[in-house]
Amino acid sequence: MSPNFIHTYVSIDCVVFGFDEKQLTILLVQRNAGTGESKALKLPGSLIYNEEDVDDAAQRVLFELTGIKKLPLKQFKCFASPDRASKQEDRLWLDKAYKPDINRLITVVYIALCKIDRKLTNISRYKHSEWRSVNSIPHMPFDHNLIVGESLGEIRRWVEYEPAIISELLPQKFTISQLHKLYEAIYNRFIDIRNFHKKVATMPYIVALDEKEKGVPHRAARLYKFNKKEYNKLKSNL
Amino acid sequence: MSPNFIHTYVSIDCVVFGFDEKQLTILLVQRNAGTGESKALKLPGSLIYNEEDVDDAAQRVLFELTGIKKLPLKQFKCFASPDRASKQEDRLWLDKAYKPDINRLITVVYIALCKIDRKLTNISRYKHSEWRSVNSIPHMPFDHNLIVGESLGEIRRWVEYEPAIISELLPQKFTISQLHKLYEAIYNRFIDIRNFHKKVATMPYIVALDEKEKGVPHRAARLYKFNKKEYNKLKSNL
DNA sequence: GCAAAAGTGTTCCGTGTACACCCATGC
DNA sequence: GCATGGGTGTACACGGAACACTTTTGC
Repeated sequence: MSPNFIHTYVSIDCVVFGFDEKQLTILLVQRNAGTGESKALKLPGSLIYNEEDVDDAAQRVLFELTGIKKLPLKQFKCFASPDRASKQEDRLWLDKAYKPDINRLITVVYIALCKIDRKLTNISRYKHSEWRSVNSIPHMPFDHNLIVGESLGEIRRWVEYEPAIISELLPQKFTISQLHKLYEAIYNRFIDIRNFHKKVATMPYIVALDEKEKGVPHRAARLYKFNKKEYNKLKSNL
Repeated sequence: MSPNFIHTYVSIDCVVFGFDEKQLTILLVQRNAGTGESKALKLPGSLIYNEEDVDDAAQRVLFELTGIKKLPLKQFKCFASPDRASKQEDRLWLDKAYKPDINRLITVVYIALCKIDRKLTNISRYKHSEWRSVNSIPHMPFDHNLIVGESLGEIRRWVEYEPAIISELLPQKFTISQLHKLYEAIYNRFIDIRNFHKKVATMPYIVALDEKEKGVPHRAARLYKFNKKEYNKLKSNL
């Protein structure tokens, strides 16, 4: 057998999307190598364990990060450029965080969705996590900026063939206005509100409630909820 | 550092699609562990090298298999279930083909396209390769049957957001009828031929030639070709 | 009464779909 | 002349896109 076959660690990284009623956001964590000299934000991630599937590793990372057992998530892509972990600062961090024999790192990226208003109970080794608007992502280690860029295209494709997932970014009860802004944020373009109302009216799985929002300094909007049964019924008819 | 992090080999596997004028086909190879007692067909693949990106590994495998330097290809998904290589027969084969310390295998699957009439010059260690209709895929080792099943959905999505790639499965000059049958094979449903003609007429990148097919025992069909420039022009207008 | 956001209809166009017959050619 | 596949047109339904004003409520 050729000795040249790679024998390596494999990690997963998660791009956790949220929505702050104006913009798409991503949950980033602070690198912590014990000493704390590096405050750079990065994508949450981890090496995977011996007996662990990559999907399970992603769920584990998300649980450690948020305290939520099952977030909706989807494998996106494997990033494996030989030099993705070759920057000096990144190697130093790997040495400290893990051990000094990691010469290369292959990562499988997951896209996950999380309602931004959920109370996150950080169970993990992360000192700090924060939501950042996709328009103000800082410079990050490894190829994490590249990954985030490609993920924005991927979440759009995801919504297209599985529109239901969009409800994972909204509260249980939401207004048309919130849904509208979320669509605009994901597609990154203006959507006419009248046409949008009509479109929502044709979706049997978005159901109006006999309830209005409260405490707003203007006319209160009607609340809606997502109906999973109706959605599945519709989907199975295709 | 936890000793429990996986430290493993990583492979790539390729689902190479072709089209035999009737059905979608996939190029499979024969397992060869030297002794040749196992004749099972499988997806072509390889462990990846130390300094090799996964994309490059896929191109390498395809070159070794077909003699073609650059086939159109696309990363599909990483398969990493802890027991995907745990069947007795698969472990035995791994032992022989590589070495006996592989306890688990993570693979990154690529989808590639290849005109089925290209002369393939098998440069590699594969004894034998053959095109199999997607409707008669044999039982294969590891999770290769699962992978093929999921790939059929993926090639459909690929065609949807990058229609140009469909021409990679046809000869340079092709008839509407061939294109029609290919669409029917990929979407696995009947497509009305008159509507299809109209649709093709609206695609500026499918251009009619002043040429007809020859040697057919019936009215000869007009030939068409794919125009990459027109396609790119159209795409950049979005 | 005014600021702020909610909610509502019509018209037009392009695309998808259903559907059936004549044409050219080789044998 | 007949078998085989090639090539063509119309009518309808539907969904997307453009476009502006009235309503409700809190302050």
